[in-house]
Amino acid sequence: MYERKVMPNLNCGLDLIGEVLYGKWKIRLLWFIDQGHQRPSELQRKIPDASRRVLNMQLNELEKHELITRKIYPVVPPKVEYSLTDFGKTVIPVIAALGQWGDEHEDRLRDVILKQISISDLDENLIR
Amino acid sequence: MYERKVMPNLNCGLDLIGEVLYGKWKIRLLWFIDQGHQRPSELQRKIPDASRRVLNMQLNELEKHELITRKIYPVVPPKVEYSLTDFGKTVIPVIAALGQWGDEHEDRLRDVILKQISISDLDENLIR
DNA sequence: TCGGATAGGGATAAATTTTTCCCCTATTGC
DNA sequence: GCAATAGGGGAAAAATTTATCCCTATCCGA
Repeated sequence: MYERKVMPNLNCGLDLIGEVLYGKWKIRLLWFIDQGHQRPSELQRKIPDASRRVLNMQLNELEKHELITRKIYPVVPPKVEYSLTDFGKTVIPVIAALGQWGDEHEDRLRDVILKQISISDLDENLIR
Repeated sequence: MYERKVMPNLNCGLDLIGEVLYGKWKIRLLWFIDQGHQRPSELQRKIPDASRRVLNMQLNELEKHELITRKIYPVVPPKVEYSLTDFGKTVIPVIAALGQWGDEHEDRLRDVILKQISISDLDENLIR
């Protein structure tokens, strides 16, 4: 595993929530688990752009941070189900607020994001 | 400048807000600007752990994404002031929600984060 | 006149995160 | 035996983000 070389800041609430939610797919994982998509394979189908590997790694971290728990059923083929802990559930409204802001400003956001990408970088692989 | 090699997802609100808020210091920059710390040097003092360079880069991106504006005063030594746009102001409540959750669960968060760091990585430079 | 404050950018290095590739477990069905 | 299913992890490569270092310019104060 990769070893951190610098200690993170843990001063304020923003630092702290950053440590547990910062990760490309973590918020979506929590969201989908809350929506009832609890099995790894289901989550992978829901988030097809993430590699299987990262999803596992980020699920592990979420579990270590006590936002989710993993339940393993001793059956074959193996079955695993993730659930939010009570602690994890408390963060869902915050995620909902993020998503809602994004939805409310969807058009404008898409616009400024695409504009910024195409200005700085004219790679034809990206545009279209 | 670095050129993106993969196109970001812009499907849902969470993707969109992620594109503009994802960046180690962006949220704090918005927060402090909202608090009235508008000059670059002030922001750098407020966020001493970030290098000057990244702060500038992230401020540029926030500006391109129309969350902040930059006003340059033609004086010497140079004076610059950032302000939130009306659009930028709409995201402050969301950031407040993040910070509030972090504050409410401060002790527990610090605990699980430190636990996770010291388990995976026993580098003496980090512990203490 | 040198040092510091103010603002910011280029080049390059280092750190960190995510992806890719490949391998392993065990059972069921063909 | 072989493929498919379901869940995971190691190693190395690629992508991305942050940090370091150095330079530009002006004016003020010691």
